[in-house]
Amino acid sequence: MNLETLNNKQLEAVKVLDGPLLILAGAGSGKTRVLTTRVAYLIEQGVNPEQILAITFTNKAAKEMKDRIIKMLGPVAYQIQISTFHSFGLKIIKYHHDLLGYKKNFTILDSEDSITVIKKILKSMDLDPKIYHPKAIKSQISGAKNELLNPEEYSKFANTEYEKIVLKVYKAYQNKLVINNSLDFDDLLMLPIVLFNQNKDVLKIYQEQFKYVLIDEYQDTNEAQYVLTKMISAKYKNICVVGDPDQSIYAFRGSNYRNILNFEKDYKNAKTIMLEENYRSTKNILNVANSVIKNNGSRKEKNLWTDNEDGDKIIYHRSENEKDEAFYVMSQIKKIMNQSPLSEIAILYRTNAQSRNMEEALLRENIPYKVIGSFYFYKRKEIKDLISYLKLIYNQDDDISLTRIINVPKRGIGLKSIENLVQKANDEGKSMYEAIDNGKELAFRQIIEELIKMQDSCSLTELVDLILEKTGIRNELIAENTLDAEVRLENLEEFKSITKNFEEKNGIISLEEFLNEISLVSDIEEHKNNNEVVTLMTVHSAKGLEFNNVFVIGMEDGIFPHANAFQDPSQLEEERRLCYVAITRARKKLWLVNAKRRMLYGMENANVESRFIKEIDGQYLDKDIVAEETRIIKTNMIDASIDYSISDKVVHNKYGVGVIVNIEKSILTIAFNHPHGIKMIIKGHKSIRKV
DNA sequence: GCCTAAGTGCTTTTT
DNA sequence: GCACTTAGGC
Repeated sequence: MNLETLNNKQLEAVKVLDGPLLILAGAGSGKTRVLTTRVAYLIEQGVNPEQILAITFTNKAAKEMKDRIIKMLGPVAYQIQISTFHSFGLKIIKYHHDLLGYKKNFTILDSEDSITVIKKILKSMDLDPKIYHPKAIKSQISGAKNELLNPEEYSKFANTEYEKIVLKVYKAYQNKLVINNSLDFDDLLMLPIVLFNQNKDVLKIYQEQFKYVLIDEYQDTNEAQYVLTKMISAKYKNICVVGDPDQSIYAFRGSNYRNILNFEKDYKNAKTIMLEENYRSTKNILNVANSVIKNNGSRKEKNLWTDNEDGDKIIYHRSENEKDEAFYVMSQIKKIMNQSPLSEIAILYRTNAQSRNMEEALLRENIPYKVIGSFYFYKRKEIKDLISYLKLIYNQDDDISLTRIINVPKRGIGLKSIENLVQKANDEGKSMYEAIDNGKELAFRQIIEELIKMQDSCSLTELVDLILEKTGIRNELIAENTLDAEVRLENLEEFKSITKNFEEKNGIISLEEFLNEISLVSDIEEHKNNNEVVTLMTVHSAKGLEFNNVFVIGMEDGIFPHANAFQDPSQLEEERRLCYVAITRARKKLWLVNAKRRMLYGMENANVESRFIKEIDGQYLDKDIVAEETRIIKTNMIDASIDYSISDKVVHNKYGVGVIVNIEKSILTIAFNHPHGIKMIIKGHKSIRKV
C-alpha cells in the first residue's frame, strides 16, 4: 500500500483508527482515496475485513469504493461490508424478518407503487386527491418515517386538519403494506432501528460485528440514517464520518447537515481533520466555485485551495433558446472530442426533463452517450408489468402487483371484478391471490401457480421468457401489429438481456436477489458497462464524480436555482450548494450555458441568467458570445416540388441570404452569415425560398 | 369491460 | 408537451 503520496492531513485521516473521527473533506480533496486507503490500512493493521462497515448514499459510490478497494487489496475486499444505507437496511431486515413480523419473501415498493396505494386509500376514504395531493401525502409519510415516527407517534404531532388526514392515510397505508408483506424505501431505514430498539441483543450482535464504521457523505444523513449509524457504533465508537457541509443537497429528503456540524458534540473526544487541498480542479474552476458558495450566510468558512495550474477561463455562453443551447454544447463537444475521451465529458442539469434536448442533439450528431438516473426504462408500463409478475411469483401477498397485472394482457377482468375480489379477500381475511377461486380470475391464478412451480427448474432469464409466453403478453403484442406494440415487445426482450447480463456476472441468481437488486438499483445504466460515452445526469447524481470537461446547462433563474426555491432562503442556499457541487465536478474545463428563451410546459418562457452566474467574479469568465459566425440552419419537410441542390442560394425570412451546404433525405443544411450564430433547426420549408 | 376523446395539471432533486 | 385521468359510447 502506498501511503507516500498522501499529504499530512490525508495521512492522519488514514492512520487515526480508533475513536470517533470527523473528516471535513472539501470538494476534490481526495476523500474517496482517503476512505479506501483507510479501509486498506485497517486491514493491514490486523482488523478483520468482516468487521468493517462502509456506507455510502448511492449505488454508484458504493461500487466505486468496492472497485478501488478490490484493486488495492484483491478478493479480501469482498469480505468488507460496503453498501448503501438502503441495501444495508434491507440485509438486516431480511435476516430478522420474523422479529419484525414480515415473511421472508417480502417485496419492495417503488415510489410509484407507494403513490398508487395512497391514491386507492384516498379513494376509499372519499378524499379528493385534488385537495389531498397523493404525492404530498406520500412525502409527509416519508418524512415521518425518516424522523422515525410510526403512525402512533406521528399522531402526537398531527395538529392541523391536514395532518390529521395524513395520519389517517398513514395508518391505512402502513396497514396495507404489512398485509401485502411489502416494504417501502423508508422502511428500509426505519425498520432496522425498530428492530434494534426492541431487541437489544440483536443490536449487540451488530455492534460486535462492525467494530469499524465509515460513513460517506455524512452531511446528507437524515434522522433515521443518523440514528442507525449511532446505534451500531455506540459500543466501540470507532466511527469515521466524511463529508462537506457545502455539499449538502438532500434537505428535501430529510437530510440535515447539522448532523455533521454536531458530530463533535455527539461524540466527545472526537477528532476532526480538515482536508482543504483540492487536487481535482484548476485554480480558475475553484475560484469560480468559491465565489459562488461564499454567498451562503449560514456556513462554516473554509479555505479550499489548489496547487494546480490556473487553467482555462470558465466559458459562459448564453444561447437564444433550448435548441441553440443543445447545438452549442454539441459544437463544443465536437471541438474537444478529438483530444478528450468521451468518458471525460459530462453534461449536468438541474432537472431530468432537461436531458431530452441534449439527447436529441447527441443522437443527431451520432455522439454516443448515456443518461444516468433515467428510470425511463423501468418506468415503462410493459417493464413494470413484467416486474409485477416476478414480484407476484415471489410474493403472493403482493396485492399491489396482482392488481396491476391481473388484466394484463386483457382477460376481461375489469374494475368491477377487481373490486369484488378486493371485497372477497377482505371478508375472508386472505390476500387477493388466495381469495381467487373461480371465473376468469382462476385462469390467471393457474398461470401464476404454474410459473411458481417452474421457477425452481429454470434460470431467471428462462423464467422471464416463460412469463412472456404463458401469460400471453408476447402473443398479444404480436397480434396488435403496431409500431408501438413492436417497441414494447423489444423492451421486454431487452429485459432478458438485463437478466442474462446479471446471471453472467453473478452466476445463478435467485429471483429474490434479482428483485432486491432492481428495487434498489433501478437505473438501467448501472447494469451496463458502456464507458466510451458522454455522460448526462442531474447535478444530484453527479455528486462524488469528476470529469475533465463539464457542461452545466440551464443556468437560468427559475431552473437553476429552481423557481420553487425562490421564496425560501434556506432552499436557495441549498440550490447554491448544488451549484457548488456542479462546478466542482470539473477538473480542466467548465462551461456554463443557458438560454434566453425556453419551452416549458408547452409554453415559451424568457429566463434571465442565473443569479449564481452574477455571483461569479467576471475575471474568471470567458463570455463565449461569438460576434460573427456562420449560422447553419437545417430545415426539414422540404417542399418536393422545388428542386434544391447544393450551393443553391436561398433566402430565409428571418436569417437572410444563405447557401445550401448539404442535402440529406429531406433535411437541408443552410449556412447563413449571422451575428451571435450557432446551429439550429428550423422545422418546415415555408420560411425559405430559392433566389 | 373496453376504447377513445376530451380534459387536466404538471416538473425539483434520489434510495 | 406530455402523461395521466375521466366521461361516455359501444
